[in-house]
Amino acid sequence: MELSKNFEPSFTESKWTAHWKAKGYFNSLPDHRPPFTVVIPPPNVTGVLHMGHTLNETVQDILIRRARMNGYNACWVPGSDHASIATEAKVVQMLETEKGIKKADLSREEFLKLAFEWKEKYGNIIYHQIEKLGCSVDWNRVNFTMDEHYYKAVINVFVDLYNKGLIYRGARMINWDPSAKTALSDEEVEYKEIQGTLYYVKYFIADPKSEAGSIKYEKPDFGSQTSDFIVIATQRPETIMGDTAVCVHPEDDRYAHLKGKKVIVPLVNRTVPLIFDEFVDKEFGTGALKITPAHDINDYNLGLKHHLEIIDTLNEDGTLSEAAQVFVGMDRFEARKKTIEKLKAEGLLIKEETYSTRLGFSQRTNAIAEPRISTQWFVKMKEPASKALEAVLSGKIKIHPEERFSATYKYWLENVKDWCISRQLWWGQRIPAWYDAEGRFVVATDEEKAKEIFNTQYSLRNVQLKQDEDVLDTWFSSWLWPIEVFKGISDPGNKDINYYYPTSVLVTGQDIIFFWVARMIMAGMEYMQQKPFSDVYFTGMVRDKQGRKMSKQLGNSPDLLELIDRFGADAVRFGIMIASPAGNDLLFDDSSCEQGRNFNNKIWNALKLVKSWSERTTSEESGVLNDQPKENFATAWFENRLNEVKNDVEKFYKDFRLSEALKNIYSLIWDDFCSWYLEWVKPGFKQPIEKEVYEKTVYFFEELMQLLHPFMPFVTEEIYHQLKERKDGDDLTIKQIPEVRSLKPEVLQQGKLLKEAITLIRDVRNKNNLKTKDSILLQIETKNPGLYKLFESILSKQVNSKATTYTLKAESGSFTLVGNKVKFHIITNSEIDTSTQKQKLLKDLEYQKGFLASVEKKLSNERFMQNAKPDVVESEKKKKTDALEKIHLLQESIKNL
RNA sequence: GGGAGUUUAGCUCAGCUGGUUCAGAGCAUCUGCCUUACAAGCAGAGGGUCGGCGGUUCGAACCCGUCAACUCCCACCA
Repeated sequence: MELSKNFEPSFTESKWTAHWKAKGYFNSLPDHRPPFTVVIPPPNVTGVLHMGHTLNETVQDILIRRARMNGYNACWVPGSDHASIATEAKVVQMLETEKGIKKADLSREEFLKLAFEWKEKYGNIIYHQIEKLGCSVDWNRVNFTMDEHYYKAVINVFVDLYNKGLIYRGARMINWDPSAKTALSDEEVEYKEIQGTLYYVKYFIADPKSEAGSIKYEKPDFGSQTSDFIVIATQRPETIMGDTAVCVHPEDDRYAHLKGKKVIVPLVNRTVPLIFDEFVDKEFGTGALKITPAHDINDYNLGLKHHLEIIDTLNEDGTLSEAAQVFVGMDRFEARKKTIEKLKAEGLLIKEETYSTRLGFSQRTNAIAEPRISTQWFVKMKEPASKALEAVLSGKIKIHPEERFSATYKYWLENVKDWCISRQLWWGQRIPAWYDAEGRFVVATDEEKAKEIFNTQYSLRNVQLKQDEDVLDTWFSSWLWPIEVFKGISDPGNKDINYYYPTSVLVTGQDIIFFWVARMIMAGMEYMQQKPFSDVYFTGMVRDKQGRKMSKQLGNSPDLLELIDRFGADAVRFGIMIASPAGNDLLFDDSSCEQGRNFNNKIWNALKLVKSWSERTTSEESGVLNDQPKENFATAWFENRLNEVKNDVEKFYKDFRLSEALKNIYSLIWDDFCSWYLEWVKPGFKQPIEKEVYEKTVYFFEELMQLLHPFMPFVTEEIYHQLKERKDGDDLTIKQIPEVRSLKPEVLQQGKLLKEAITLIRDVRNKNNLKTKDSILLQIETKNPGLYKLFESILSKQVNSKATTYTLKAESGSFTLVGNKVKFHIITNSEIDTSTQKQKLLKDLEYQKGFLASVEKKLSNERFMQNAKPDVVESEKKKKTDALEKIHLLQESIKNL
């Protein structure tokens, strides 16, 4: 069959995807081989793959495929995350826009039914994309974090941790969305710079005589005020009614005289203490800060520290509560206006000042987030954190690149706060806590068990119970991912978990090091008494070529399927890998995919060339090529080059330097194989090729494809099959990589010399505008007949010379190129302009002399000789002799010009 | 405010234990080629005080200090 002009990816891709699938190559079951396990960081079930995913999945696929070809039982588990908040928000939005249904009008069950329908409809998009990208995942092992067994596992873990005393229920300040009336996770709050106003308000100092009694707001203390006052600056005057202290810096001289005094909160005339804390910035505002523990996170923390009362003056919907005493029921922003008016009227507002500040907005509703105290569920983190820290610090888990993220990891774990795991949502694992009418609760896996516990604890039979309305944080399910995808929690000690756990490597973005990575390590240590993975490889963030984050809003995130359509999956994989140093952000640009496509095409054309030889191989007996050396230099050289690169690539894999590995393979194929080797062995027009050389060439091609396969699986598999008829089941994707043979450095050395010679000869031809038809006589001068034979056939072809002779003496008028142990003389009919050549050689000579001088300087330096390591001195000595040799050769070349 | 990272050619980045074959690659640019696999190609060329300054060293892109610019993470100053 005639091969197409260029490589056509789309047909090839679907063909091999189907073939690999039919053969079940990527399905894994425990066996005698060592496992190599990767669990995919589960993408959001209703999402689509963006370039960040593309990078992560490609990296994982490369590692998995390489392991599979290296004798491991490779298992890559795919799956998706229910992503409670993100998905629920999407579903809510979809229901409103598409069906006109509001969440508030639905029961929990109705909503969940619709959400699952949505998941069924859109949940497969992401799997389709993973497959299009060529990811060799085991589709028999798909996991979803709300699968039945998974759900059960999450609930079991919750109950278990509760029983161990690691989960508790308590009040904490969280970000509240007054518009959606739900708690927000910190990730859902976006901070924006806005222009705000700072109001300066007078707080009078209370007369000590009247300060008796409590400061409880139920009994406002209208104690007399002194004429002395303190001015505070606030941007939220409407929270004044919730003030329970005023705070200044302990070393602030301006307020030192007020130690032990109390102040009177305006509008409500409550007497509150003046406290001292280093938290306050003396320079900001007036250096005096009003403390509203119910409505500001810092104030809350200060409140805890100084045992202040908490007065919540806001309702769920952002209106003022009864506790505010004034403006009750009024919206918070309306109340702010009124407060300012009233303060003005009472002469308490001293000045207003505009300034810029950062405010938190709800991602979902764009409402200004309200810090609010509410009752939530928490996991105690101190103990799990120390185990997780130890796993990394002791080196049981290695983080790549290097230990760069160890510092942040360490810092976070050492300063870890308890983990708020409850969310006021429906989409997710519902918290298994059961309440009776009196608000007493127990934690149990199901209602039956909860009743039993009520029975034994409170001697209550058949008590009416109500389950907690909240669901668990998404991360509370995904932290079990490496365990529960093998059912390690729902079915402990099963064959899979024993075989596959701990997994080999986790590939993920550095942005979720705390949310996910650290917590998986905690869960692993807690439930498997073992790390969940041996290596963590952090990929950087994918940005556009202007360095901007890729986002939907900017529209600068390319559509993966469209990219694949345009360039082919291999090219996209190439494009994203070629410019992605581990851990650093990468600026993604289509042009690198283009480079990948060109690479595909280059390989394809090399195939066309090699295949065109298949019909004209000559056996040795035919005698046509009998005068050629038995040991073909080109094949010997390439074999060595191949093995050299294979060694390098192996090292790069070990260090997770995948883009380096790819670059080396790219250059090996493009430069060494196509530009040099194939040209060397290429037979003349319509000439036959020695059978042995042809077979070696096919073999090299195969090995190259094997080396490249993990990066570009489709084109390589296709070439592998195009090169030769293969038996059923002989597929590249499962072919084992052979051992690297030992290297012969002298062959590589000679190849280098040969390349140098060819380059210079080409140079001469170009500079002299010698056309192909111009004849060039090449003489090779060497005392080594073997060396002559090695070079003769290749060089004669390269320079297209009429004749070559084996001579020991240069003819006059020739251009001479001097190599190590060999000289090349070029003779043409026409005059050769050697000036540029001479310049080049002179420049080289100068360089070599300078180099020699520096080496000699080093060698004559006593301190260098004393301090430098012996092998460094040795190498310097060798450099000296080499340089001397080179200078000698150069001088000889120049002399002849 | 705390922490981390980055700074090398026009652009994106390599450069692993300091040692002039280490100042590199790819892309882009320019020049010449439709040479019998490939113009998505081939053969060449130009382009950099390795962010600034100071130090250590026989020797610094590499180590130390300092300054500057940019990026990210954490905290979220009323």
